[in-house]
Amino acid sequence: MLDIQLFRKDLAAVAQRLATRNFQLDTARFEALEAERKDIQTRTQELQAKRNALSKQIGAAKGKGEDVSALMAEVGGLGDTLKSLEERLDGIQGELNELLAAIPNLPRADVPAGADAEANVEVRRVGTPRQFDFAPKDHVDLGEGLELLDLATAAKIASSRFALMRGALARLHRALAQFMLDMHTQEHGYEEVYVPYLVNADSLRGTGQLPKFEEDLFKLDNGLYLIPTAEVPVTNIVRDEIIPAENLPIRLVSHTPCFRSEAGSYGRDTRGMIRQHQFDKVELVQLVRPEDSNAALEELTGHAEVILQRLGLPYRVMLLCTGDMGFASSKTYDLEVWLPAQNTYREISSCSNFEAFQARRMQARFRADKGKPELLHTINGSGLAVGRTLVAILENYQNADGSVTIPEVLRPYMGGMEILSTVQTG
RNA sequence: GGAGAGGUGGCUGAGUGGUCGAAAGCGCCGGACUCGAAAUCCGGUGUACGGUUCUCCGUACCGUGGGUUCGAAUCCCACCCUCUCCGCCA
Repeated sequence: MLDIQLFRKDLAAVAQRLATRNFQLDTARFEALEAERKDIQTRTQELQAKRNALSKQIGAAKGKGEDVSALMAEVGGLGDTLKSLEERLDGIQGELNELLAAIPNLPRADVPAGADAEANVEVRRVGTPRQFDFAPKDHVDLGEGLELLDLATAAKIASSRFALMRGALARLHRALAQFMLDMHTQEHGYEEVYVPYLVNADSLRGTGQLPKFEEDLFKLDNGLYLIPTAEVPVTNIVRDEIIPAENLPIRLVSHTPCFRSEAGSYGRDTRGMIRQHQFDKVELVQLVRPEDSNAALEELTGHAEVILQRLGLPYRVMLLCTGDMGFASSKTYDLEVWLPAQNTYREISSCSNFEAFQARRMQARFRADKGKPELLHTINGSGLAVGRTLVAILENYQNADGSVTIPEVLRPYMGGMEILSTVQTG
């Protein structure tokens, strides 16, 4: 949510900045609502003040045993007017909030303008894609060839877009998550947190998934939702809290499953594990002072990159343009890993600075000694998406015979295993 | 799932219809005392919104949402949460 003062101060400028991210602000509607709000709020408060004063007089008069019928008559007429005014005020403020809650964040000044992913800017490229002297297979052929990946059975158990992994592949998946957690907790200074995988609507509203993106979520019949990312439960830890400034920054990491309905993406990435209803992710979250958030985004992105570097996976860093950023973000870097079978880079992490956008929705604040509470800034990023990292390892580390070499750094987590092959025992 | 108790300011905790945004204590801030500190004493110390403007004024907020009333922290209804005991269970 953006600060409403921004809209009051310079509506045209805000609308213009929002337009760069393909959002058309209905300025006429805002102005009308705001004018009505001001008028009704003023009148309501005046009447309330009058009623309060008269009621106090009644109390005082009764205490002295005086006759209060005149006062009662005077205040009696206020009731209905006041009630209808209060209802209208509630209605208008509700409308304003709804309008505000559906407006995306403003892009930072250093975000390139552009309508879609075509305008994203490559910031750097790390590692060189391996040259194969055979035709590289994709992760489905590799996993199924090794009899360690079974998408058909997953579809039988649940539906399409779920995976079943067995033996050494299931272990490799677990090893990846462990490796990532160990890196972030031991080398990057994050505290590991274990969080609920179901969250309420207030939490989703806080991080920006609601009210606009309900169709992407799985909702349970008790009103809770499956988390689409650990960002939701982890960031909401500070919802409605005032953090002492000396406790900032707070760096948290959590490994969770993520659930996405993938509504509206039926034709995309239908093959394999790239786009699933359920996938694991290690998520990095930072809660920082406003003046630190820009540097924190760079730092956090670097922490995610280290995972790719240690795994020896080629990748590039993309700075998303205004039109391609997520709803709540003011600046986003995507990390894209090289997938040989697709002969392209694919998103494996998204790191964003939300500035005060989520904090304002969550009322997540900090207090510098003696000062007023102030909204903090939130940053998060995948460090990394585990399923897609597994895909990248299978494809980048495959051998001509269909086996897959296990990256060095993961071997300690695999009981020393060096290769996934059909002759290997899981 | 059953029975009971309870949700009040940073914390503890009083308050069962009328100057209650809320006693008291603790904590914190400022001052006095002191060479300094402790103790003691005095004063201050919530959040948001609106108006006015750097000074105030108003409104709302005592788990949440409704209701009764001229007036609700206080009465009524619904819901949420916490605690204790029992049952069940990883």
